[in-house]
Amino acid sequence: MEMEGEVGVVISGGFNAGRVGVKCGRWNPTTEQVKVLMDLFRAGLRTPSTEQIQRISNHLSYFGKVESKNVFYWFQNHKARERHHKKRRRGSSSDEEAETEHKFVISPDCKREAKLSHRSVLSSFAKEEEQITWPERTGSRDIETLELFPLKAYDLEMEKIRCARTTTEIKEISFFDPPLELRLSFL
Amino acid sequence: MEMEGEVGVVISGGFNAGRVGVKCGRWNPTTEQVKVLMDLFRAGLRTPSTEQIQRISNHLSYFGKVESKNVFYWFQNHKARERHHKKRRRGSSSDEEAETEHKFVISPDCKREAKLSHRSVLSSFAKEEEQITWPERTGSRDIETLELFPLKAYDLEMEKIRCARTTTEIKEISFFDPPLELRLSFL
DNA sequence: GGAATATGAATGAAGG
DNA sequence: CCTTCATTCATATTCC
Repeated sequence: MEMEGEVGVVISGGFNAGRVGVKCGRWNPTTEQVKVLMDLFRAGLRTPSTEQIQRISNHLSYFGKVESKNVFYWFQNHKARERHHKKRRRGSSSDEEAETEHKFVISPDCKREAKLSHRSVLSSFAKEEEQITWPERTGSRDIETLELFPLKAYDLEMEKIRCARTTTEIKEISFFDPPLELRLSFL
Repeated sequence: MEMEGEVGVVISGGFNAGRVGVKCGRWNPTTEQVKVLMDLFRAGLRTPSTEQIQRISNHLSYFGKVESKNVFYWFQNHKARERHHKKRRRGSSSDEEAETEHKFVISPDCKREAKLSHRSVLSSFAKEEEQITWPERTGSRDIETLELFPLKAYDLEMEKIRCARTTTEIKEISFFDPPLELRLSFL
C-alpha cells in the first residue's frame, strides 16, 4: 500500500477550473514519512526554513519518493487545517496542540497574530467600474477608517489611479473596441 | 485505485464556464485572462507600472471581472513563484543524516551552525515543469528590455529594490506613445 | 460503488 | 521583493 509512485498522467478535465495544473499523481506520503512529519509538527515546527525543508525532504526520501515542495505543502496544510479545526472547539483558550514546543528548539516561531488588515497599499486599487465588495475575512474587527491619509508614495500613486478612473474615464486607455481578437498593443 | 482518468468535469466552453468559485471571494482569472497575462509575462513584463496595470486590467475586463489589484498581485506572485524554480534536486543517497537519524533531523541541540531567521521558507521547492500548456512559444520572445519607464513613485520604490540586486536596467522605450507592441500571435 | 471526508497542490491576497 | 495566510480545487481514502 505504500508503493504509490506515479499513478499515471491523469489530466483532469478541469482546464479552467481555477488552479488547474495537477497533471501528475500527487505525492502520497508513507506512514513513516507521515510519522516523521507529525513528530516535527508536534515538536513545534510550523514553518520550516529552506534548509530545514531540505533536510526533512532528504530524510523523508529514505522512505520513499518525496520532494521539497511536498514537505512545504504538508506543513502549510497541516498548520492551516489544525488551526481551522481548532475553531470548532469551545472556549478553553489553553488548548494548545504543540504543547511540547520547547521540547526541541527547532525554530522560535514567533506567533504574531497581529492581523492588522492594513490595506493601505492596495486600498486605492479597487473601484474599477462597479461596486466591489471587499471579501472581508473578519468583517468586524477590520476598520478601514483607520487610514485617513496615504502615507507612502505608493499610495499616492494608487490614489492617482483611482482619481483618474473615477473622474474621467476617457483616458487614452483604449482606442479600439475590445474585440475577441487579442491585440496586445494596449500597453 | 481504478482511476477513471476523467473526472467528468468538462468545462470547456468559453470563459469561466464551470467555474465553481461563484462565491466571488477572490478573483479567479478566466482562461483568456490568464493567457494574456502569461503572454505578457513571457514577453518579459515583470513589474508593470501603474499605467500598465491599468491598461492590462482594462483589457482583461473584457473577458471578465477583474480589478487592477488582481493584475498587480498576479505579476507579483507569478514572478516570485517563477523565481522559485530552484532545483531542489538533492542526492539523498549520500546522506548520512538519513541513515543515522530517523526521528529528528532538524537539529536537536547542537547541529545549528547557522541560524537563518526563518525567512526563506518557500524557496526550495519547485515545480516539475512550469510549462503548462502554452503551445505558442512564438520563438521565445523574451524581451527583458520590456521594462517600462520608471517615472512614478511606485516605480521608483521598486527601482530601489531592483537597484540593489541587479544593475540599473533602466531604459525608456518611448516617452511619447506607448508603442510596445507585443505581437503575440496567439490569436 | 458512490457519497463523504481527508489531504496534496495551487494560487490569490496580504503583510512586512 | 519576500514570506505567509487563506481559499479553493483535485484526488486519494474511507465509509456506508
